[in-house]
Amino acid sequence: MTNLSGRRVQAARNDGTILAAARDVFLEDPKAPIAAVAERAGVGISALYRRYKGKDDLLRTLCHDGLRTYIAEAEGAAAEADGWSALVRFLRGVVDADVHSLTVHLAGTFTPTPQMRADAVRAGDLAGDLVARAHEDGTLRPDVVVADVTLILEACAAIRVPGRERTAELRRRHLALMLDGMRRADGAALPGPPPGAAELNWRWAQSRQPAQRDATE
Amino acid sequence: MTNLSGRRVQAARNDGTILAAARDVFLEDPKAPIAAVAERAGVGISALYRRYKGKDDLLRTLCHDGLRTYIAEAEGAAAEADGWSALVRFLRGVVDADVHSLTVHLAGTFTPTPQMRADAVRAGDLAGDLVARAHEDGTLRPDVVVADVTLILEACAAIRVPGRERTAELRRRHLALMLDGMRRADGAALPGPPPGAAELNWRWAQSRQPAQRDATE
DNA sequence: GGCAGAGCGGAACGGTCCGTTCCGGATGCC
DNA sequence: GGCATCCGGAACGGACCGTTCCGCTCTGCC
Repeated sequence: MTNLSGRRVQAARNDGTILAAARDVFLEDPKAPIAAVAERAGVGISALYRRYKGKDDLLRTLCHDGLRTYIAEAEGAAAEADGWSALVRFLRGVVDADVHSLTVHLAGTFTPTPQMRADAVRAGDLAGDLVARAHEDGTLRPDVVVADVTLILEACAAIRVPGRERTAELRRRHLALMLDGMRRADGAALPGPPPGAAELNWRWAQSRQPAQRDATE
Repeated sequence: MTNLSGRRVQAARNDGTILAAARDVFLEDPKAPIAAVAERAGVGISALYRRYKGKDDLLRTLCHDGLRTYIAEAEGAAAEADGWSALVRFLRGVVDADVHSLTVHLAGTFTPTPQMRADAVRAGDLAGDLVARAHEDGTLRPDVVVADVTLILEACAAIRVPGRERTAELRRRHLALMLDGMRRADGAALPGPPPGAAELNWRWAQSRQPAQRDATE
């Protein structure tokens, strides 16, 4: 088992390299061709097709990884003593991991597995717990709901400038602004009915029929 | 001059219809084919090519219109009595007009005219004035810079759910959260160096060489 | 040393998509 | 009726991309 040597080692290393390259490339352009991934990874296209059945498969794997990171981040944050700190740590973690932009941009480009759906539910539950605790704490303003948090993550993911590290910095900065807005407010309540779960998950509805261009309206 | 009748009237009406359809379609999917615009407008493709030299031309026109709306919004808001109200009205206006998502998503897909560049500068100046006034007021927290405001607009534009009106509602809700975070803060300063102008305008750099896929990193 | 096969690079294929052109027809105007 | 304008939509040509496939290299094994 342990005697992986020569070619085998190289192949094993490629596993990671390819996944990392795919992450980079699709984070940058969700519609990037698969050849771009191979190029970035410094391998041929065959090396890719040896590991994944097709583009769908690669995208799914990538996205599922992201979902797992999200869950891990939520579980880690839950260890925090008070609810507000936990929520803050969770948001910082997810924004830093750049997980949300992956799942959001890739949604709908492949057919999710049952396992993914289950994980998505779990992720939602964990986020719900975090928000609930922050509410009990009394620090989170009462009119903020879980879906608002999802929206915040989505908004942070939209911030992008040249340079990965700089992008991360600016996202943290933006998040800080949001967090200050989320503390118990003295002013007016948030306008409009709060977002619902269905409104945010519509991207996952199904990826079959590409014969519809009417997402909005 | 005034005797536009029959066919002429129809043609004139099509001008507006096509522009509106283009706005709808490209707001929804910046990479939509030109045929989708024609379909949405209920006209043939020729009607489109009669008015615009090509896709570039249409996109440019659309984007320039957006820029002008942005400027108008800023000028309108400047009439407000105090700096904070002006800034708030400006942001609300731009978010409601859904102008930013257009310019942001379309940036780089065509070559801007000198006039557009000039307007862009003017737009930047106006936004700068608004922020400066809000700072003088003392309501806007001191560590917020103009580019932060641009980023906020960008983040709001990223929020999208099925249904145009609902999307607008949720954006207003999100903006309200941001505004609460932007008031003079008692807590810690914003982390990281503030965003600079160059970091936000990189999309406009140039649209020539499509032979580069390295926007990030 | 030689052989089988895993792993791989990259050219080639087939198909889709889309911007643009073009032609025939309809319609108002003189 | 003839001409100019405007239009619908088929057709064209080219770009792009997912996938397959061929031939090469290197390793592990006898």
